[in-house]
Amino acid sequence: MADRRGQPLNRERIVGAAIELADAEGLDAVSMRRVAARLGAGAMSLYRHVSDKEQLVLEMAEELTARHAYPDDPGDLDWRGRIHLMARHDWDMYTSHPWILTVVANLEPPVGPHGLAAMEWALRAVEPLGLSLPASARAIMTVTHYLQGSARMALSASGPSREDSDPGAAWQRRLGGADLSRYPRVQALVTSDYMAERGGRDWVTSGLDVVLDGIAAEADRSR
Amino acid sequence: MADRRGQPLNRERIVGAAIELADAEGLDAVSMRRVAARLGAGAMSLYRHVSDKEQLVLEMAEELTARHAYPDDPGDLDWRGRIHLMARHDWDMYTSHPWILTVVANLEPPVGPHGLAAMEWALRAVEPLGLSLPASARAIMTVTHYLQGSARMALSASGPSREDSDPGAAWQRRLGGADLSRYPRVQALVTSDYMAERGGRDWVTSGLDVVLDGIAAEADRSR
DNA sequence: ACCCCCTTGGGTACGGTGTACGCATATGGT
DNA sequence: ACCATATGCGTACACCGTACCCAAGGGGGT
Repeated sequence: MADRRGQPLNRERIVGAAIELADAEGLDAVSMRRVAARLGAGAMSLYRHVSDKEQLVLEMAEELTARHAYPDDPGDLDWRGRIHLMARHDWDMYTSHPWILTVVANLEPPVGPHGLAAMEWALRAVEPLGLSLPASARAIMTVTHYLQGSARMALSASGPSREDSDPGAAWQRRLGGADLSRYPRVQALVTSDYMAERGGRDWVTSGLDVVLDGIAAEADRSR
Repeated sequence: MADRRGQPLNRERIVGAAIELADAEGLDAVSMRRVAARLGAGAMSLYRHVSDKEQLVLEMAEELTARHAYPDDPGDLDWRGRIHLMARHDWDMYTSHPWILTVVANLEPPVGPHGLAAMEWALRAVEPLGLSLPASARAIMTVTHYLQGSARMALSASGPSREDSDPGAAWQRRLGGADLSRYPRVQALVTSDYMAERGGRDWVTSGLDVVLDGIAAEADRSR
């Protein structure tokens, strides 16, 4: 087995290496061989500690939600403040590890022990609203989906710009050569400052408040 | 080239075959070879009409949004009615072609000529609210993300049940052997009827109205 | 001391993937 | 008749997940 860089293989080291790889080169770069290589090990050795590649990805998500767990004691924040706190934590996770958005999109619903803990934390946060448990869960998932969608938009906005050749080329490829003038509202939109600010935190935060206003109204109604 | 089943190869036939394949066996089953085989052609022949696999997937999404386009004349519906109409169209698309959810999750923002047309339609629908164009766009994306997230939850709820051996095995694998009793609210949630009705149309529709109430309040405020 | 088993590491190989390259054939224009 | 162009596709390469089998070492029992 020779020297084998560093400690012996174990689950945590494997998951950590996979996360580093995904952070550096994206989720597609995470292959068993490349993760193993990063540990100075052979590809098949990983299977002693992880049953599947799918399971490895699951553990990556778990580890990330653990690292970005919400504080045990949120202090004297009201429900809205706590949801904003949650949003800030999630947003930080999405922007520092964008690949997690791809993972959760194909997972859904949230999972793993730490995923459960996060759900419990959120249910606790909205408890003062007096909503039923199913309604509370729906409200939280609505917020989560809003955040994930916004993060995807914000990140894909800055994403194609990494391509050197022509930043507008990928755009045109996606548009399929459509005639923008046939859609005046969309045209006005892309020429407005919407594109610039749609990824900003203020823009996302105020949009979150729109969603929360709807939830607050639902709570008032049911009370 | 021999007989070559049916007409000569062209983009529409390729995209159509790819959609059929994805409907029948999921997005992962869509490979250049299998799509070509379905047309009685060789794998490399597809590249005469499609530049990439990525482009093929883009065209699949485009074709689907074209098939599920919103009606040109929505009649005398008010803005809320029109958004509900949009929601019904989208929901039908998600449930009849679940793979599209995976595609749009990695695309974002919506694209292609028909994607633009859909956006224009929605911007027109919310125009009576008097919101600014960026605010309107944000509202529409919020609704879209709510619907996509709900569809993902609804479909993944019925998804793992297809596995024969043990329907709860995949669940346990995802939970990672967590102790549910440590999370009383989550535990109460999964034992409630939330799991049963969370995929139902009424549940999703009333959740949509919660979001729309928030948007309506925003419009009232800015007026 | 010896043997045996069991855990961990990993090399080889199989069937799959996207696609670069080059050749064969059919078609249309002159 | 001849050539240009468009279309179909066979081969090959690099990479993927992973089934299978063997090598090396660490305890425990005798």
